[in-house]
Amino acid sequence: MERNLTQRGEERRRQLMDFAANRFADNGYHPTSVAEIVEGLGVGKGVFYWYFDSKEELLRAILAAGQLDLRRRQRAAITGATTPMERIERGIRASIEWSLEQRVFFRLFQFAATDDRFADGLRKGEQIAVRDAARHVSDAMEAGEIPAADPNLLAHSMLGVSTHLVQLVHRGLLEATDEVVDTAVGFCIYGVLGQRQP
Amino acid sequence: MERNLTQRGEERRRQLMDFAANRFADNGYHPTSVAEIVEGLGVGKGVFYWYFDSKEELLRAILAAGQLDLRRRQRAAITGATTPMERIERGIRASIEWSLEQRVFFRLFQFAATDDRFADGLRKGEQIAVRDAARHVSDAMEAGEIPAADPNLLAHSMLGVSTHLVQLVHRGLLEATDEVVDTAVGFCIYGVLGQRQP
DNA sequence: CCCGTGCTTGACCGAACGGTCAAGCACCCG
DNA sequence: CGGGTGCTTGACCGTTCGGTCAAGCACGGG
Repeated sequence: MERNLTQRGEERRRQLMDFAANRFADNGYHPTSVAEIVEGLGVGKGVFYWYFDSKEELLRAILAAGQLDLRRRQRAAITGATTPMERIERGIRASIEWSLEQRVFFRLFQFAATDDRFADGLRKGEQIAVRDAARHVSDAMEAGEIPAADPNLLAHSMLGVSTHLVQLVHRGLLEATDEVVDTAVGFCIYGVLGQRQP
Repeated sequence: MERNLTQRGEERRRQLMDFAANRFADNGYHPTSVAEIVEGLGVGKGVFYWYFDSKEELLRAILAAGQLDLRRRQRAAITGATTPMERIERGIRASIEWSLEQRVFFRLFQFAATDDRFADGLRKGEQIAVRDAARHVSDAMEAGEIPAADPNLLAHSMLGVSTHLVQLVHRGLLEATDEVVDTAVGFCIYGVLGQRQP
């Protein structure tokens, strides 16, 4: 779908993505129909297919936008940190905070990870972030700050903790307090530190 | 759906759940139709609705069966352990091993967690397991083995690590080696141990 | 003021969906 | 061997789905 969009067109495209993202997150991707989306915006069905080839492509575009935003936040959080461990901690904090704020994106990521049609697209972005974190873990190991282990595995472990706790918050089983974030960060830090004293 | 099933009936019901679980896990719940399920078994459509009220109820039954099996495994793993920390470690190991073996159930759990129609059903089982783990964490705190923190949060953190790593294995990004399991367990143990020396 | 490109309309399509049901078959018990 | 309960068939139903398209409107540049 290569289209020359005017400002008005860009706006419409954004509206569609925005509305659809919310419906997908709340009601599910499959149960939400294209008809429902265009009715929600009060436009004809043709509008949808002017901007997107298919419902599937729409979700892909939404996911890509979310990943871009998350990535930006992570980069911003890390700049300025001097030690590997500081970069790790800031990265975790940034991911958690973003996920807490961006409930819609977070839920869509969760769903997309369960569907092979979308999981591949997520993989790329996730792996970039994880490799980044793994590099900092690796740096910390070389600096002798933490014991040797598979950096990739540790990075994924940290991601697992963060993701799961954020999920609980969004499910309403946990309040998004500082304690939650601090516990998650602490768990991760001590998890990678292993038997070594901080 | 209260039916008096003969042995043959029970067998048929099991076949339906088995086949459907595999299709749901591989192709997704929504994209898999009832027609596809009955055709896969070579039976008429009425058979399906003899055993289940709806497609939704079928998935619920599958999820319940999975949870029951997981729960059994966890209980079996913990019996015999003497200290709280031992119970925690054995519980984690059992969960990971079961999840690695029961790929189909695991994927269905992952999907169900993203869909409000099924998430509530999962919650109950998950919370039982987590509360159990949290109790052991709490016991360890009272015994002075680990520093004080919210046991529930720590239990969920451990669950997050395990779940995420298992997911990677099932996605084919990781091999299910002992190293993976050991790293996960180690990460969790040191995560709850915190600043204290083991 | 007009023309072309961008945008919008909404009726329409075939396919597929979840679910129903009247009818018939299988099998066991008496 | 007859009858009743459990099981099976598959055509059928109304609905909704994702997607198409001919036609018309909006609006900025020339």
